[in-house]
Amino acid sequence: MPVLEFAVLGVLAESPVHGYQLRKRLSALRGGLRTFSYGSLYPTLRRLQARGLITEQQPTAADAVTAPALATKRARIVYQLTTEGKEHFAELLADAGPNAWEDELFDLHLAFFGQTDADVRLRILQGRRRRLEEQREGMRSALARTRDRLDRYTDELARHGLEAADREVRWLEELIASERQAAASPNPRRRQSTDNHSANL
Amino acid sequence: MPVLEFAVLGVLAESPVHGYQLRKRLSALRGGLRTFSYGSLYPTLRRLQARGLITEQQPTAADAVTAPALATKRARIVYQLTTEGKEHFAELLADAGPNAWEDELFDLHLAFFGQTDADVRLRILQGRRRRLEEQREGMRSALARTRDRLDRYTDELARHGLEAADREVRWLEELIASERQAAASPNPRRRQSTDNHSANL
DNA sequence: GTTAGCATGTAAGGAGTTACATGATTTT
DNA sequence: AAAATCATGTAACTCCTTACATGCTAAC
Repeated sequence: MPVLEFAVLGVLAESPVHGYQLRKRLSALRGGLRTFSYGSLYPTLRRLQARGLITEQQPTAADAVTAPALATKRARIVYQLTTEGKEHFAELLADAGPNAWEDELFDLHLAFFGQTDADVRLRILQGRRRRLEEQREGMRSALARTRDRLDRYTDELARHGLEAADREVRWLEELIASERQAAASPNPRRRQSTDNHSANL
Repeated sequence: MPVLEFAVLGVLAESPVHGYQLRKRLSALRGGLRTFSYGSLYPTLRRLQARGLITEQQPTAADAVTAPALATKRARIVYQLTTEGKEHFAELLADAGPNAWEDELFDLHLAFFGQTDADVRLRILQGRRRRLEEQREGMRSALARTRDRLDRYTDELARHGLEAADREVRWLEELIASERQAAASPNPRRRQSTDNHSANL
């Protein structure tokens, strides 16, 4: 449920990083503007570690050779997923439940689509579309009710919201179409399970 | 700062309502889908009352005549703004600070534009535009960087986000243009200041 | 007579932010 | 030598949700 945990696991699934670095990756994931604070990031890392989903990467002897200058730097704690962490993340990825198509989480799920099964991808896209369609209908009928439209501004807001929802639905439909096409194509996508983290994008 | 308080005051500024009714109005304000829970609504009403910004409306003798059937109903607590409440809300409306153009609050401010001064309206719209432009630039450069573009999906997300931001900027520009036009037009809008709470909507 | 909607509330908790505190490293 | 950026953390707090609890009224 917590967005941050999911996001952290997702970033670590790509490569091990330390907290400070992690924050930048996270803000990049979320469009570059919205960031998580350290006040939530570091406690989250601790929590994940306590749960055994991530571990601190011990600097190996090889590091001293490849990056000797870094040896003197302040100990940067690089975290990586444990096997359990990978399993847990895979479960989170596979969960195409209703929260997967809520605003915050949908964007994240999409960002991790490269690591997500094709069928799950499709279900999330469809769920999101349905959600948007409902929202769109609500706005449409609100605009249709000539009463209770207070002023120009509320009207404009609804109009713009409606158009934005419309556009997103169309965008989703394109994505869904290309998913279906890919499913029918010769590319035999390997199923991604716990012991198989192929990164052929 | 709390979205809910601002929203409640804004709804009550239009007409007195009771909690249950309030919740519906609030969800209508926010596009019909997102609602506030009673678990936050009722405590907020209590808090506002404790601060002297709202009061419980006592049922008058006139009510018994106009709506006698309601007399037997469970006591619905109708709240209304006090003079202090109106003043406070007017201050909130007049504050065109940075939080006024953050997502959540901007929509609300727009919904209350009918009760907002023309110059404040303009500044909020411009602030929002600037914010959107920054966000847009961030996405644009993220898309331009051929490295660190992980896969098709992150790309698509950024593309769609960029287009949405673009559209919103254009929409804002239309609103700003029509504000400027209205400012130059013959309609002499009355200034709404602290000591002047005209309620002619 | 039982489901659905109206109406009000409380207690506990979740997910994050702000503000603070510290210190190393790099750049100017 | 100062300022910016890197790097890690804690304590207190904010705003809101979930889950629970109660009871009335209308419709089926």
